[in-house]
Amino acid sequence: MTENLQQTKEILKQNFPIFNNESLIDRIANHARVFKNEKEELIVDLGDFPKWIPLVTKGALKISRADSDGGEIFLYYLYPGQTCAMTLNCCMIDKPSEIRAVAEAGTEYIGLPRKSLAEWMMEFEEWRQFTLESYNDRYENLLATIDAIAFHKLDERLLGLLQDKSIALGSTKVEITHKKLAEELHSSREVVSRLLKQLEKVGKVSLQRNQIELIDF
DNA sequence: ACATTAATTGTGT
DNA sequence: ACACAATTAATGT
Repeated sequence: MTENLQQTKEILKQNFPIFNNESLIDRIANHARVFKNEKEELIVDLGDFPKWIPLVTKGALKISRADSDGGEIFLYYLYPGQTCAMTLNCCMIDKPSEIRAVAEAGTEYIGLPRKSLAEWMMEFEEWRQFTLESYNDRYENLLATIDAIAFHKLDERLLGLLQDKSIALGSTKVEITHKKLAEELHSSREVVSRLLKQLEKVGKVSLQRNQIELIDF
């Protein structure tokens, strides 16, 4: 048990250097629960009241949202050292989740109990800083997305999405169809196929059936 | 091994 | 966006 606790602290220090405060790390480690996901797993669904705030330590969480026609729209990935701003928000003001979080295979995260957050917020400058930075990251990301949509930079969005997926899967080879990519970007399959062709021409990707390989990035 | 079908990708309009 | 062709994978016989 004690060695588990030590281990948790080590993982925390490695992935969240911002928590540079022994008593905060102690408190987190003492209340945390470590989650490991062997395969793809649903962590939070729409409408859930999340009990745990995830601090990602390995792999990636895929955050998405339902759109008006029941489709699913990808929002962003969370990588080690990050947490879910949306879930934080839900927990603070006690409302159901508007997003869905799915863990990629092999993802690990430390779950923090919902009720501790308000306390820590008051008590630890480091924690306050961390949550505010999380919100800020998301906000910047949102602005960048709006920019890309407003200026019709679909090619950039496509490449960005592929790079995201590549990082999340820890491989330069992404197994996905053009159709699925088009759905995530809310575009049509033909447009995505043609853009991919262009990206292949300029040597950014290599195309196989059901698989896209990212080159030199 | 071969034929049949289904799914994915490519192209022209 | 739509229609259709071409290619490749999956399945049955």
